[in-house]
Amino acid sequence: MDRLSPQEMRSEQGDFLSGRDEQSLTTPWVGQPDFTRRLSIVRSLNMQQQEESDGASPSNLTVSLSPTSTTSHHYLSQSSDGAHSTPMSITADGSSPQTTGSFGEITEGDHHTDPPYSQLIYQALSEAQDCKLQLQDIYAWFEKNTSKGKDPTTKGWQNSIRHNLSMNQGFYAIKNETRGGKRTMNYWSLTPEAIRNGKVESTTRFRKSTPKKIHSTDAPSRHQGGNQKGKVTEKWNELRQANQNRERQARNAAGSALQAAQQQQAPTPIDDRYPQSEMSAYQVPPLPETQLPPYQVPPVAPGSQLPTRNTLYFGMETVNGCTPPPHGSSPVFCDRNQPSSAYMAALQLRRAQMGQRPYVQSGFNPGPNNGSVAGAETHPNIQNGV
DNA sequence: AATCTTAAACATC
DNA sequence: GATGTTTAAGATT
Ligand SMILES: [Mg+2]
Repeated sequence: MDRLSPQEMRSEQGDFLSGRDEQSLTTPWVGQPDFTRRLSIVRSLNMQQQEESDGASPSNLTVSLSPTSTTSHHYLSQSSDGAHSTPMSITADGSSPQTTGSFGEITEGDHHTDPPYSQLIYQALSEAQDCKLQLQDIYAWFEKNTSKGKDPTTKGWQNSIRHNLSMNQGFYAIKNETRGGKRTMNYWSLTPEAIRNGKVESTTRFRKSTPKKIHSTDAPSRHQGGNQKGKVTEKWNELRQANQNRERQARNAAGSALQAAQQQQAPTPIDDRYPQSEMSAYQVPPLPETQLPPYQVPPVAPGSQLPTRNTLYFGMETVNGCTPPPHGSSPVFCDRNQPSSAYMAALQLRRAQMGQRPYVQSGFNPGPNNGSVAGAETHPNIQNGV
């Protein structure tokens, strides 16, 4: 039958390396809004080896931020100034047309003045220790800090939270292995990209711009809720399954160019009369990485203790080198704008050597990604910092 | 046209 | 039943 479960449909690596933002690659430091912040963070870097085996940290480095207010828990208002905005403030820039102007005050009794779910979840996770929360914690945060979570009559907002956690590329679940029959609850955290960018992207950005219509006469109408035993549902699933197989064939063929070149097996073309998967922004996968990393981030010497509050992963995945610290001064970090695939390879290798499971995002979109960024290695773009 | 919300199917535990 | 993934429709701008 060759059925693929949704789990099996997922890509192995996810999109924790994306090829966008190529322009800033040429100027990795200049113009980065968080440039000064990152420098100050590096200065007060308080690194420690992460010993947990639960894969809590995609990077093994943590850094303590300067203390922030401990009490008020409204979502942060945005200052268009930006020069000295709070590091964790939501940068609701033009990327979200639906959140216009300034938010931050909740008018009594209502309404929809809240930022989108994705941004609220981002803030909740940002404020949490180690940038990770369990689902119930996120629920509680919404109940306390948002108007969306104030409605006790429905649980639709919880559904929306789960939806955003699953579908947004900026969030990923730290999967726990079920030990001893008992299941421990998963944590949700921010991807390195979300942390480095200081925001999450749109949850639905990989959707097809135009939903595929059904032109066929024998094709059923929209799959409605309710009875699942009817022939409409059966037919719909049949057609969807067929197209999912087509998509998978296309993806596998594109994923391994060598295989595709050898076995000239023409994949069944996708029939756009029938439903396709919603998230299918598939791109041509980059070439497999062959070069060795020019620099290797050395393992951080253990010793320092974990900060108490507001710990946050520093975006060290963009750091590809470090000089030995000279006496009396800070070490020199070599940074690039994008995390290199070489770094990611080294990271995964180190995690494997330490018995940690690889950092993997759940969800199959947006298609195959070998964890490499085209062009990232051609120009090392190494700059010295601090 | 893109973003966001909401409902719901469906799977797994 | 809670959690997680995914599709889909409707609303907003
Ligand atoms: Mg996710």
